Amino acid sequence: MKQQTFKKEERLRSLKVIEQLFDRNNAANLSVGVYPLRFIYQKNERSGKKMPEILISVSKRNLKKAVIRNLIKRRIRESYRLNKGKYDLKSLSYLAVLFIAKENLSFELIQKSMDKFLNRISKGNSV
RNA sequence: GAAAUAAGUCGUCUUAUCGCUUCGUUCCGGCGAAGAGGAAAGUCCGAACAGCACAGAGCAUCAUGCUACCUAACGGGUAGGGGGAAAGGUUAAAAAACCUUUUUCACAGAAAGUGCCGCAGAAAAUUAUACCGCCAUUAUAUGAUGGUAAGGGUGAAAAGGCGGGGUAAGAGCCCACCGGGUUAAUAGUGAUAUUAAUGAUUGGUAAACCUCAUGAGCUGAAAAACCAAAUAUACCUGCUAUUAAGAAUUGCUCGUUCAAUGCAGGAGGGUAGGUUGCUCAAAAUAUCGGGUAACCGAUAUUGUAGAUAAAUGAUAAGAAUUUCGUUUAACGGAAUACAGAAUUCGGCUUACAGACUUAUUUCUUCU
RNA sequence: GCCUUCGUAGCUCAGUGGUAGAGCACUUCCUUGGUAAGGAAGAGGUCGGCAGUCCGAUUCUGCUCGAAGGCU
Repeated sequence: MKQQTFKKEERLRSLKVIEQLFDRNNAANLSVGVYPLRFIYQKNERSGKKMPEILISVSKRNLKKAVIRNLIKRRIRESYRLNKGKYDLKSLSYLAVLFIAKENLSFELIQKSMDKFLNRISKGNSV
């Protein structure tokens, strides 16, 4: 329960890293789709930082209204904040979370998807 | 009491747990305070503010367009004038006229000039070129020549309308009334209205070009300033100390300025973080006063988001409103609109579940 | 945040005030033993939507919906 914070240090803000993360030719980028979310991440060793940096994106193409986009971004962030404390995320350095669905979805669905992904990552790390 | 229309106001609330942003405080563990809208939207107008330019002048371009007022300003608003439409009333045989109410109008100029007006029609615009018709003459029984725009027909629109005189038949050819034009007087700040005189009286279109009047320098906070880091007045090519050519002068021209630490191009390198701008402002609320109103003035109180890939959220419980079912006052289910600040204001436009207030009209019930 | 352009037949596009067109595709017929090509005929449009100007709007004006692109 100590790790339920989400401050500025955990947000991905560097343009260079973002460009690197969305480069399709880069072999270090791994991608997993768990509806309604898609995760793009890197497993590099990180030095000095305690937690991974995360980026959340909701496309304007799929969801026209700003109110709904904001709501979904907040729900994704909330689901990450509540679930990250359960698992060991030492291997994860950068993570981009994309919203794929074309309609508004409830918090429950997003949370399930996030939980599944984090579970898989932490297991991969232990093996 | 219900419905419709118009105008205006509001537009879910409370508690708990875990979080986010800013500010304050701190014994650095924390603690406290504040935290989306009426449209924050569209980006359609107008400003503030900032940078660049600025001796100045002209042209072009764009916008606005009845009058007065409000306003920092406006293409916004208020009031008035005029035109159109609808309803009712009065006069009247009818056409129509007048009055009242409601509603609506991007409402300067077509007598400065140019263009356009398909099809139909004789003719679509410098006193018109005659299809049918009417009249005259002539030959003859239907043609020819001439006159005629009153009637028919065509069309969205036919050279003011209507009645009388007049005439071979007709025509503002002449006259009365009406409409419109011009001039004058009176009323009004003005748009305009009323009255009088005057002359036969020139289709529509300017959301076609255009004319007139008024206004606008250009670019927008990703503007701009400072700090840190990095550094380059590196290098190459061209242009020039005189004329020419060139460059700048932010649409063009004149004019003005420029001589190397300059201008233009090439190739290449670095940074891409922070602070200010940034939220106290043409501020909001209340009361009183002025004004038909938009709005203005005085007094008091309040101190009201400031993020930067971008905070204002998630979960649980309860309440409120609407609706559906069971069934008659409780239970259960569902729903609670439009929509998210990005420098800040004033408007306009568009979206909006539901609730409330006021006014008008209609219907019903009671007195 | 700011700016620009485009919505016309199933698809790609013309048309810029006066009866909405072309190519490909589609349907029917001819041709062939059969198919393709070729020939003949035909169907298919609220000109994105709502208002206004005009006698008349795809065209002009305003609002609105959607799509694409640019500035950085």
